[in-house]
Amino acid sequence: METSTTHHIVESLTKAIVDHRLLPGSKLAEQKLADHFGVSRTLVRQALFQLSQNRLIKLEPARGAFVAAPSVEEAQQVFAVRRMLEAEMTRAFVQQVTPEQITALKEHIQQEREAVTQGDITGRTELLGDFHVRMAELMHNDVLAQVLGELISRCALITLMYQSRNEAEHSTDEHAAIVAAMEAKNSVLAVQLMHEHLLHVEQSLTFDRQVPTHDISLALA
Amino acid sequence: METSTTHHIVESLTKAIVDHRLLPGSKLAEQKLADHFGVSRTLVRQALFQLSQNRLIKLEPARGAFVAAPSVEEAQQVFAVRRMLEAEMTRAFVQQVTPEQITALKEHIQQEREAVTQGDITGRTELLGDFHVRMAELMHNDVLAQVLGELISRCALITLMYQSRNEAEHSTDEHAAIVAAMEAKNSVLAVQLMHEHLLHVEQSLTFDRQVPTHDISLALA
DNA sequence: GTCGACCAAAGTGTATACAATTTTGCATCG
DNA sequence: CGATGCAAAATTGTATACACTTTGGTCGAC
Repeated sequence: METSTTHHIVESLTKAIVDHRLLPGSKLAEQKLADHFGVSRTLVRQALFQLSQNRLIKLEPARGAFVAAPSVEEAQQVFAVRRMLEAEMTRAFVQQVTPEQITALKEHIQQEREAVTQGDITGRTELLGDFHVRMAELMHNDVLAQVLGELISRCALITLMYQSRNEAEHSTDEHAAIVAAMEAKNSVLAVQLMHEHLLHVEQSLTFDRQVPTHDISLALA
Repeated sequence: METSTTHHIVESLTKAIVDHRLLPGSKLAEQKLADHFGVSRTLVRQALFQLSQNRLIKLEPARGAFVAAPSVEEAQQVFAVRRMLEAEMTRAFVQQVTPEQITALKEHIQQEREAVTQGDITGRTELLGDFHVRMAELMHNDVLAQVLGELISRCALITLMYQSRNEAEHSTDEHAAIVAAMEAKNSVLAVQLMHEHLLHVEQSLTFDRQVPTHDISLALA
């Protein structure tokens, strides 16, 4: 089971949604997607189901698939969870930190800077999120990495929608500060910086820019 | 999309796996399941895919679906994540605790005790896990509740495999102690108790009883 | 007697056909 | 003119058919 064709469809749709080529609320008709990818509806349905598990789309019984529009409340809940989880992750990280791990994180931050300066919006968003996942991986806790990855991708939509270049640069600087604190084995400071960092990212989201929606009841409220 | 028939199949298989009527490594052939449930392979495949996302089964390309055998390492990683997450959750809980929440948790613990005394093994395992999810729900953080639920169900297999009645009673007592500390708004104590509680549960798992496996490479290691 | 190639059986992967439901357009009625 | 009901079109839900891969075994060569 589990082929690479469906995976390709998932990747393709994910990118389209995250790049805002597909707006929240848009309908994803099975036959149209099947025609586009040159496959049968069977594989499209598998892909849609997978995307629904990732919360990128919403499946309504007998009505079809629609690009998800995560609410601000949901994003706030996700960030509350991330603060809980990552504060403790940072603490645990310092306890077992090695020079190699610090080097790896510094290299990652360098990549972030490049993406920011080059104006690569989707790239930078991905990298900014991956920094946190990278920490989990360096701790050799795959489960943690996966849970974090899901949390982050879960609001990729909102993050992308709201994050400006300034905020991106700010995030990178904060990442660097966290790594510096961890390198100095100052776990209290590192935890505090991580906590504040996540608060800042959330803050930047709740400055409500208008989000285009196809949800009628929401649009007229 | 998303029917209730597949949901029924998922529930049925989940129960069978969790009740150990299906042992880890067992093959789940699509046609046999289809015949048993009186549906086509289409619905069975949907259900199997969903179960694979829940980590209850493992899908091997072109080979089929097999009941998962989560490794002890994976269980340990899950518990490491839970300790991180739930320590902070407990702290946050105390900060906004209400009498109603305490009452709700106490009622839940009462249910746990009943299941334990009645020897309802699957029921008690479910309730012991739900205690933690209930806390998240009472905080009105659905995302947290869901993430926790996934973490807990992820190792439902192992937990069930290893948890004895004594350990179950112990868990219930610890739940009660945690609630008492939270009721007293002693967040430091509550966090500490929660942390130790999760360590105890993990400890009880790593006292390796022999787990029957169909995985050859593991069996011969 | 053992190893390897080949064939048959079984099972998964994908496509297509059919059934059920929802949506849409139109006609009819108030 | 707007509301209601009905029927056709479109779309999703389920079953079946067919292709491809894996598996297990037999036969023959060495």
